[in-house]
Amino acid sequence: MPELPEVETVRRGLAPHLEGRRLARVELRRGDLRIPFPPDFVQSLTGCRVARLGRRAKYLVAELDSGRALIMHLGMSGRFAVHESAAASGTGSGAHDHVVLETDAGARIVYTDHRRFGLMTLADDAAAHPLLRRLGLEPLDGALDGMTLGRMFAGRRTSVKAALLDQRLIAGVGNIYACEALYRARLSPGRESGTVRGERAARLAQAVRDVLLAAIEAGGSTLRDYAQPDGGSGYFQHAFSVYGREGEPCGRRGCNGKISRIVQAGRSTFLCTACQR
DNA sequence: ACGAGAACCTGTTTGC
DNA sequence: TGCAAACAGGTTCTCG
Repeated sequence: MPELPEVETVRRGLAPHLEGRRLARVELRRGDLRIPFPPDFVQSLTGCRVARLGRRAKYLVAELDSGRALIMHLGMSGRFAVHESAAASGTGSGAHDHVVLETDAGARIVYTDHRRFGLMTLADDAAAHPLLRRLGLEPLDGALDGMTLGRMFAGRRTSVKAALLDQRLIAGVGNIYACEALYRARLSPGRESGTVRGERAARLAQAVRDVLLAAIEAGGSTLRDYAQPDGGSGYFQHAFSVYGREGEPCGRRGCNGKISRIVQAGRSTFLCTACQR
């Protein structure tokens, strides 16, 4: 669920409660996320000060004063909730609460993930960790332009939708924003990615950046599980052009098409077949 | 080498 | 009404 804009929104919500704070208490309520927690998880984390909360693609990375880093991924259904007063939140813990972090300022940060596709682990060098090492270009750091995208996609036979979802190329785009970016760029999701170069590549690079920035601006998209750490909703879902809008008319000026849904690589793709080529 | 599909897990919605 | 199937924002492994 959480794609780059949602993870960035979570990062912004958590940062004021974590950066500069010490983790006074760390509780593992259950140990079965996608990959096992390291055996020293609680011990290594307890007492550490969080120097900075960063993000790499869809991963959150908390840099610790111990020199290590806490790597977190929300999977499909992971979410954080912040309770400003640890005492006030009391016992009300749910069946899918996995981790509780209490800071020296008294904030209680609870990680909940009912599908358990998320993960948390520790690394001595986050960038070199196997989970992050092979990630591709960070789409909003200024390096994503048409030339770069064209070079990455060159020679690939797979669909441009699949290429956008390939985290080794551009990191952070998921199913929703891939659909939305392709619509904005007027490119058919099924088009062979190797044919996206020149003007088409420029449009797609721009569309990816635009849609991610707009979504961050809106606090992400709230569909099912996702919520901001303060419990609020994102509202970019109201700005979707195609995602989840099967059967509705295409909103592009001068286009009389209708939004359809197809399945690519087992995932839903929404598009207007009339104006996406 | 590369791409499609299944698997991982639970909850909710849809359809018969 | 009830039950089963389909579907959900991600990643990784297997198989062809």
